[in-house]
Amino acid sequence: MRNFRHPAISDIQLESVLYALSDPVRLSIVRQLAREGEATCAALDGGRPKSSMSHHFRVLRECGIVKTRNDGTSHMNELRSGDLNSTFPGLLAAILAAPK
Amino acid sequence: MRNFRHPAISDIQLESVLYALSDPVRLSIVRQLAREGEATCAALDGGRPKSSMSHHFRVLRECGIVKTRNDGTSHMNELRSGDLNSTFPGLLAAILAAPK
DNA sequence: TTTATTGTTCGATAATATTCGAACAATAGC
DNA sequence: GCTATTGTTCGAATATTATCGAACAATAAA
Repeated sequence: MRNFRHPAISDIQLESVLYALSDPVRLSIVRQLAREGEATCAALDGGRPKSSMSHHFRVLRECGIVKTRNDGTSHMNELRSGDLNSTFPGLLAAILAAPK
Repeated sequence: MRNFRHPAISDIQLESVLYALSDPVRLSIVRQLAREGEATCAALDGGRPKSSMSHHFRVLRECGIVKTRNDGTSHMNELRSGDLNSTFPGLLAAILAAPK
């Protein structure tokens, strides 16, 4: 429950990012993070089981969309907006601007 | 082999579009269409079986990315760039601009 | 009408993902 | 140390997708 795999900027793949964001649960996590800046896993589950959410956080992490850090017993998540924007300029903004 | 389902602009869903583009084969189809304007299915297969390609064209069609029309025995495909851009401004451009 | 060309549809198989309970791990606080 | 809290990992069931051969459909051309 400590060392997370975060890809380097150069390893972020467009296909993986698009795939991760094609899931409604993950997309809503990303939208909420964009609004709130950062949030714990608990603050981002919608009453869903922890194990399901943990899976979605892993997908978001391992494709380079989210960065997770330890904060006591909880995990704080934030978007890697800068990294994403430097790799795919305008992509995140376009997705976040899309009608919900 | 005649009537294709093309969603109306208002029915184009972000998640479906992202999912469709998260596949390498489909993404490369879209890139080629962006370069060449339009192309038949045959011009877009990379030596892959027709039935596989037909599946991918269907996914691209049914999520609103590609418009297919009959042209003799062949099918001509083109991007619905205008429709996509009016629904998700900047999204297609950002994806096409991404490093390959 | 026969034949060739271009794709679609069907059906089966294999590969991947999603979901979630249960067990486990890490930290905080008493 | 003991307990509560937060999330991860494991494992299994279910669902979804991708792949592709074979059969079919539509048009064109001989």
